[in-house]
Amino acid sequence: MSALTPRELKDAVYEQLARVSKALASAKRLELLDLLSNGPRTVESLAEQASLSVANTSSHLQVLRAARLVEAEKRGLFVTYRIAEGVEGLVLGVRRLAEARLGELSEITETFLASRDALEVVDGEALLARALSGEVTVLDVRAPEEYAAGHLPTARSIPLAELRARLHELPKGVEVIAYCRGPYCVLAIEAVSALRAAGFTAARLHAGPADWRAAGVPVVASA
Amino acid sequence: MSALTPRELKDAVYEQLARVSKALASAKRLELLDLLSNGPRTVESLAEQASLSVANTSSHLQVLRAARLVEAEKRGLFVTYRIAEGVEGLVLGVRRLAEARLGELSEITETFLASRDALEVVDGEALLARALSGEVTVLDVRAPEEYAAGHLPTARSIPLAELRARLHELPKGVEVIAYCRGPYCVLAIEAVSALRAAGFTAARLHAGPADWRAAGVPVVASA
DNA sequence: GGGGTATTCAAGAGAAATATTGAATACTCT
DNA sequence: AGAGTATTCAATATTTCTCTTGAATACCCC
Repeated sequence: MSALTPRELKDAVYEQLARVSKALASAKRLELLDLLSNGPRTVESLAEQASLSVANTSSHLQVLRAARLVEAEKRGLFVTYRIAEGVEGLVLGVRRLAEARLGELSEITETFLASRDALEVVDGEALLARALSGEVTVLDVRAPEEYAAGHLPTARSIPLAELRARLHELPKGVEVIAYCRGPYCVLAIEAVSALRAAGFTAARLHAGPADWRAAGVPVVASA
Repeated sequence: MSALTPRELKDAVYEQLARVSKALASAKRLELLDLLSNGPRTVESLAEQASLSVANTSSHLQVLRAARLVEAEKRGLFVTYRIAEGVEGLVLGVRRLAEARLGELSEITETFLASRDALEVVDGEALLARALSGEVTVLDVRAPEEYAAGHLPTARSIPLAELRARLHELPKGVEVIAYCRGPYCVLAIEAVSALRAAGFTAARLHAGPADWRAAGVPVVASA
């Protein structure tokens, strides 16, 4: 607590700033944060979705927690983690910068998409208006808890696994826009394939919850 | 280029995103980026200001360049580095999140400031209007090149080292608001001390160029 | 072309991060 | 209280960063 020199101040300050950026400096942790922006989750479910061992997931979550990027709450036998306020926006910033400046990223996604059907990508601006007027059906194919944690206003929830069995719930002849967790989530891609195979006109909405909130789209919580 | 599984896609994508966040994951590199948001600089001048060896600075800059966060241009004998578009905003996001969520940060700066005179901190909103009306003098105490690379509209440039000798240039009886590179730069703090010792009413503007631009304040380039 | 200088490269030592395994903890439910 | 389970901790091997030192490269200027 004695007087700091300017150099010591800067070192100390930037060391603190680096706590945040170091916590983000891992592909796995970025993926975990993306999952968490779809709602709170337990360790085990995060581990499964991110293809990590539970112990490894737990230790990544400890790193995030030490940097205050996530919050943990133990309820009963389970610990649920949630993303801390403002973190979603920063992760989104990383994604946008990477998309803007790293050509490799679009190469990768294009390679992936090229091996599937080309998918029309819809932008969020116009979508809501069309959805409200009934011109399109907006379909959320994520897990029900994720839908409950926040979804687009007019969306209906049919998890991808149930889609084939529940196609009859969708109005025929109306275009379907499917979305899931964001641009790197493949659920909606598969949903579109299934829908087209069943004779629907279908397209995928690129954006996920982090994008909606950043864009100021009203996100509805709970069923 | 053969078909990727969804898992491989995600791994590849998040690995790319992590290129960006890994490049930010170092106290020294964050400091370099902050310096670069005050204008392009050569390796040697960055090394000096960040208290690093030239070779070490160079290799940090290579890391930043590999992630496309800075751009290098060789002109004559010198290589000048400049911050890439959109990067400033991301660094600012890291800073804001750290300030909001890491109590240690404000402890450190308060400890530092407590050992100096308490300084009134001015917020940028009201400042411009007051400056334009001549009610206050806005003083940029950074290096002349930094001033030239972008400064507040009504500011005049007097580098800190010359301040004592050039006090007579400032209108007497008018409050002075001094700024430098941002909240963790100490130049303005010392300028305020010197100004007060000379009988001026003086205060420090916390914000630096990254903040102005994020706030949409018009930043003037060149003299 | 040769001297001088800014920057980068290469090699190596030390420190830190990552993932794995197996054990320990903390809680619920009967 | 005891069985069962979700999570964390501890120890370890592997890899990846960081900084230093000394040499190599690229360019200007005379």
